[in-house]
Amino acid sequence: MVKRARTLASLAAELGVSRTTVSNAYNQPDQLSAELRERILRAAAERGYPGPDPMARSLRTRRVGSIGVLLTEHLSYAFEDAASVDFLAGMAEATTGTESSLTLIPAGPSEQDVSALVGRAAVDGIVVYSVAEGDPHLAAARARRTPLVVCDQPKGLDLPFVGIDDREAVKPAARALLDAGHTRIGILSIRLERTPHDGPVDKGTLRTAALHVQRARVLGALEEFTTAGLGDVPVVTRHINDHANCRAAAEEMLTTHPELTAVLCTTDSMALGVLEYAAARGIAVPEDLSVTGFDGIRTALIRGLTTVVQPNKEKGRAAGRLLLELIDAHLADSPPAEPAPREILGTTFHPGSTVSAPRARRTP
Amino acid sequence: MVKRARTLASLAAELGVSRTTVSNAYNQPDQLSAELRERILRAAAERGYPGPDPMARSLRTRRVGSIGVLLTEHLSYAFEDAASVDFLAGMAEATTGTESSLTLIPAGPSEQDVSALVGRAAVDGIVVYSVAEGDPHLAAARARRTPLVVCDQPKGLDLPFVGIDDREAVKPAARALLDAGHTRIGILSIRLERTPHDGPVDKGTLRTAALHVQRARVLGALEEFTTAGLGDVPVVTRHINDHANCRAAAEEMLTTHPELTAVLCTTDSMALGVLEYAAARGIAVPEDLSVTGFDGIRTALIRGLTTVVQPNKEKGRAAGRLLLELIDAHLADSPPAEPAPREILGTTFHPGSTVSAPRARRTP
DNA sequence: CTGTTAGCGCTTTCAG
DNA sequence: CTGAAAGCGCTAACAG
Repeated sequence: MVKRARTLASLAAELGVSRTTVSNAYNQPDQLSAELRERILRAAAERGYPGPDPMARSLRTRRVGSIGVLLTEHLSYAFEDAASVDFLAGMAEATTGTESSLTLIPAGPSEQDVSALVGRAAVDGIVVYSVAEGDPHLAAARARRTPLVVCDQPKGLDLPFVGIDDREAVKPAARALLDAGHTRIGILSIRLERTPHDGPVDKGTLRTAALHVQRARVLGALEEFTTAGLGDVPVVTRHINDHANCRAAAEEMLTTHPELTAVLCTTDSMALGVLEYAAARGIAVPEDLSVTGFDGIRTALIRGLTTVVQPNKEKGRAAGRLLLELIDAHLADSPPAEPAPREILGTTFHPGSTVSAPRARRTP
Repeated sequence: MVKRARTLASLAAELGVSRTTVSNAYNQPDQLSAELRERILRAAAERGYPGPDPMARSLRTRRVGSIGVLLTEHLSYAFEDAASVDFLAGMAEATTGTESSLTLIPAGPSEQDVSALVGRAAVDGIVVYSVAEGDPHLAAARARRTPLVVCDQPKGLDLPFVGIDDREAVKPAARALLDAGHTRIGILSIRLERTPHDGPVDKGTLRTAALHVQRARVLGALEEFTTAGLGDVPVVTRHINDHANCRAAAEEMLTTHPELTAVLCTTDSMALGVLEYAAARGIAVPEDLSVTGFDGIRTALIRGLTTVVQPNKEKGRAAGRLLLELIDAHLADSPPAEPAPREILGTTFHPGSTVSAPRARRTP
C-alpha cells in the first residue's frame, strides 16, 4: 500500500489528472465518468488520502456545515436542565436532512477571551439561547456578522427571534390561583440579573431587570394580581435554579410570609422545590398551599404540578430552521429581512392538581 | 461610522500597519504595544471588522477548536436517551477550560453521503460513540486521519478506547437473581445487529453480534446462568429501545415463557418496560417476578430498580479528555501511542428492590 | 468531460 | 516591536 498523497493536488498529480477532476470526483459526481470517479476514489483510499480538507474547503466555499448554539451557562449545565436538553433536541432535529452538524459553543463567566470562542467557532451562524440583555457573548456573536437568531431573550432587539410571550403565558397560572380564591400569594423566580442575588426583590429592580424572560413572567403575574386588587405580593429570587436553591427559596418565602396560601413560581424547578419543602414540613398541597410552576418539564407534569407548558423542543426546531434559512439567504447574498423575523410560539396551561381553594381561615 | 475592512489585510492597509501587526493584535498581544493594540482593536470595531476569519485561521493553523462526537442514532434521539445525555454532559465538561467547543455530528441510516458529514465536519478529532462493528461511519471517521476515540463499542479494535467491561459488569445482576433462588430466567436485550430484528435470539447469532455492548451483557449473564447449571435461557430482543418496544418485548417474553420467575434486562429502559407491563397485568414485582436492569438512569433508580450503574458522565469526560490529549499530541507531531490507550471505567451494582426469592411454586 | 487560472483570508518564519 | 514573503489546500469560473 503506497502512502503518499496527503493533498488533493498531489493525488491529482500522481494520477495524471487535474485537481478539478479530483475535486469533482468528490463534489460533483455528474461532472466526470463514473469509472474515472471510481478510479480516483479507489486510488485515494489506497494512498490514505482522507478526502478534501474541511478547512480548506470551507475557506473556499465560505460555508462550514455547522450551526452553533451559544449556551451561556457552563456548558454541561445545559445537559442537566430538562428545558435546554429539549431545546437542543429540537435544534438537532432541525439539522436532519441538511448538511449541517450542531456545534455547542460554551460561554463561561469570564468576560475577556471567552468571547474569543464565539468569535472563532467554525459555524455558519449562531443561535443565542436565552442570555441576559447586555451579555458580551451576544455582542461577540453579533460582531461575527454571520447569521444570528436570538431565542427567548433578550427581547425587543431588532434581531431574528424565536420565543414565547412569557408575560401573557404566565397569566393562566396566576388566574388559576385567583379563581380558586387566593388573596395571599407569593412569587418565586430565578435570577433577574446577571449578577448573583438571592432574596427578596423590590419592584424597582424588577422594572429594569436584564433577564427578560423571568422579568416578563413576574410582571405578567403581578399584572393579574394587581388587577384583581391584591396588595403586597412578595417576590423572592435565587440565582441558581438547582435543587438546593429552589428548596431554600421556598423556605425563605414561607418563613418570612407565613400568611401565604399560594406560591406562583416562574420555573417548574422552583415549584418542585416548594413541593419538596412542603412535604418535608407536613404542609399539604394543595389543601394548605397551592403551587404553580412554569415550563412543563417532565417530572413536574408527572407529579401533577399546575403549570404552563412551553414547547421547548419546538422552539429549538424553529430556531434551528430559521437560522438555516438565514444562512442560505446570507450565502446567496440576499439582504436581511426587514424587520427581523420573529416567531412567537404558543404555550398551554396544564391544570394539574396543585391548586385548590385556600383552606377556610380561622375567622371569628 | 465607516464601513470597510472586511479582511485583516484591508484593515492593516487602512491603518498603515502590516498584516502581521493586526494579526498579533488578536493573537499575540505581547508582541506589540498595548496602545497600538487598542488602536487596532478600536478601529476594527468601528469598521465592523469581525476579527480573523475562523476558516482562514484554521486552514493556516491546522486546528479548528472543536471536538466532534459521532452519534449514530438520529441526532435528536441522543437527547432523549438519558445515558447519552449524561455522556454528552461529560464531554462538554471535558472541554471547559480548553479552547474547544463541542460539535455533534449526526449520522443517519443512509450509508452513502452520510459519511460525507463525518468526513467534512470541521473538528480536530472525533469521539465515536457506541456504534456497531463495521459501521461505515466509524470507517469514515478513521479515514479522516484525525485523532479518534471509540467509546463503548466496537470493542477489540486497536484504537483509543473508553468504556466499561460490559461482560463482567452485568454479572452482579445475574448473580443477584441466582442468589435469590431463581432458575427460570429470561433475558431481554436491545438490538444486537445493525439490521432490525425483533423477537427471539438464537445462540448462534449471539456469538457474532455486531453490537458488542449488548452482546457482552447477554453473554456475561448467560455465563453466570450456565455456570449455575441453568438450562435453556430464552433471549428476546427489540431493535428500538423506546417505551412501546420495551413493553412489547416484556409481553412477548412473559407470554411465550409463562414459567419465568425473573427477567434480566440489558438496559434500564427494558426493565422499566417490564415493570410497566407487570403493573398493567397485576403481576407483583418482586413477589411474582424479579427484574434487573442495566445503566442506572435516574428514573430507574428512583423506582428502585435492581440494576448496574455505569458512569455515563464520567465516560464522556474521559473520552473528551483523552481525545483532547491525542489532538495535542497529533498537532505536536508525536507518533501515536502503541498500543492505543484504553480506559475501562468501573460500574457499581445497585441492589434496589425488584429482586426477591421466587414465590413458592404450587408444587404437590 | 477535463484542465488552467486565481484566489479564499490568514499566520508564520525570518529579517530588520 | 514591525514588515515582506510564502504558502495552508481547496474550488469556481471559464475555456477548451
